[in-house]
Amino acid sequence: MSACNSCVVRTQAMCSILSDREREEFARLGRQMAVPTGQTLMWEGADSMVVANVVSGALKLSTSVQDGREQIVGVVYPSDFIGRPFGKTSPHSVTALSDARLCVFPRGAFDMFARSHPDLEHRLLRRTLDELDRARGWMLLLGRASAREKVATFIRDVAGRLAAEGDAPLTRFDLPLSRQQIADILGLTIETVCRQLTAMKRAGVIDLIGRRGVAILNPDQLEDMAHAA
Amino acid sequence: MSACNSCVVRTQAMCSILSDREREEFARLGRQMAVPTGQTLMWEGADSMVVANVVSGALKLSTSVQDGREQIVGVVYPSDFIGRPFGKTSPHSVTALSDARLCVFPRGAFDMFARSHPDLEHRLLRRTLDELDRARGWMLLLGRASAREKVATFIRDVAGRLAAEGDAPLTRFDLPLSRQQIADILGLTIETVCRQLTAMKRAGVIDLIGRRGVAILNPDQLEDMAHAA
DNA sequence: CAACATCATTGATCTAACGCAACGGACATC
DNA sequence: GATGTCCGTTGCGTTAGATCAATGATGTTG
Repeated sequence: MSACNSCVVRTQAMCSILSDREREEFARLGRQMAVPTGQTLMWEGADSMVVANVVSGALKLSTSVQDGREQIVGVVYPSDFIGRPFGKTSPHSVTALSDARLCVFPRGAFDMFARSHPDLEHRLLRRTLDELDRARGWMLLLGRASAREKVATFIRDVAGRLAAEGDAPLTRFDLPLSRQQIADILGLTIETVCRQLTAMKRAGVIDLIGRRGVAILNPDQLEDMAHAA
Repeated sequence: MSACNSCVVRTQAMCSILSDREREEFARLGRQMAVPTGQTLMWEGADSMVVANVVSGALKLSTSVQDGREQIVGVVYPSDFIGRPFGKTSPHSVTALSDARLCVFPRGAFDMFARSHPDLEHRLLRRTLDELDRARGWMLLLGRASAREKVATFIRDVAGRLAAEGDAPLTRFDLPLSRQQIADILGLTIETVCRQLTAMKRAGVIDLIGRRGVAILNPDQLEDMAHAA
């Protein structure tokens, strides 16, 4: 396997302060890895051997209960990190939602490199703080929102996230997730997700095109639905 | 107001690597502040002017929807930080659950000090990563657990958290929260929390002593309840 | 200690979401 | 283009938890 150059490109935002020499050193630590859709590369509770940087694709972080109920606790996109720096065990499973490419670092080496590069750690800290805010916002949704609010919020958020950085939310796009996965994110059943989506379609707020396609017909009404039942 | 010495004691774990001179400098940045039970010192969406370190007491982090529904997204204890370093606005409200003492830093000064002390930032990063893991564990509870599981898990966790570091969970203790606050943490109504508690009492798993007191009579059964309906 | 306020408990009803089952369309394989 | 599989959709009965309302404790104030 070759040193992880595309990761360094991806991670550029992370280490733009590093010197060329250091960046090269960082790149040599990592190894490219392809992860096909559906493959799980970390299990909850397992020792976390690696830290990885997402180069392309999307992956879900999830935890589950014995009987199969699953909750997706996060979704990571290119340039995000997965794994648990400085930690013993990884508290959730990581599974590819689409074919993904990663840049994988042995955890020990990554930890040491980070420790000796304060700027890298600073950027990691900022990202982690952002991620924590996002997780807590999500908790409001899980704990207190109706099914309608959950689904509306989800559609709105995806529209925003799929748009180019700083752009207006998309009005027509493909959902990156299956109905079941949406249900696992929102803490609902697949049937409830379906019913809410078709109800929103009947109300003229959105249109559903095929399995994955969504068009937002009335953004204001969608916004309303995201806030009140 | 005097420089924040007790904060430096509290924060010792955070900056044990700092020199005496630096520690003194850090202490001078902060100011002691008493926060009585129920007082809110940050509102969601408001500009985050300060970062603070909890010296004593407990505070809740919460977000809410227009109509009054509230979700507690975190509880902070002594030595934890509140506020949003490096951020513009604070995404949730912070309210004292009990009389609390804080050490408050102007955000700008704190950010600068942190930036120039990598060890401090490293420790902040580790804490934030821990907090993120905790938040995500909580999400599983909110999204996929039954009322019974939620309440049982809550009791078990409090018993663990109130025990001295590294000690066995307590079997008899006072809940630090009212029924309503427990409901806001678990995404339930106050009535449901009550009913689950009395059901657990009738089942001989716990005993309820007065408003706040709890005795765990059968830890194994409690553990079972925390996992399956 | 009486009066009040607050918090906790319990009962009775209602409803949003669940669970099950049937059906239908999309896509892959031969 | 027939066959099978997977995924999404819809209908219908059930249920966990919400909601409404009344009653009981506990603690506080004058």
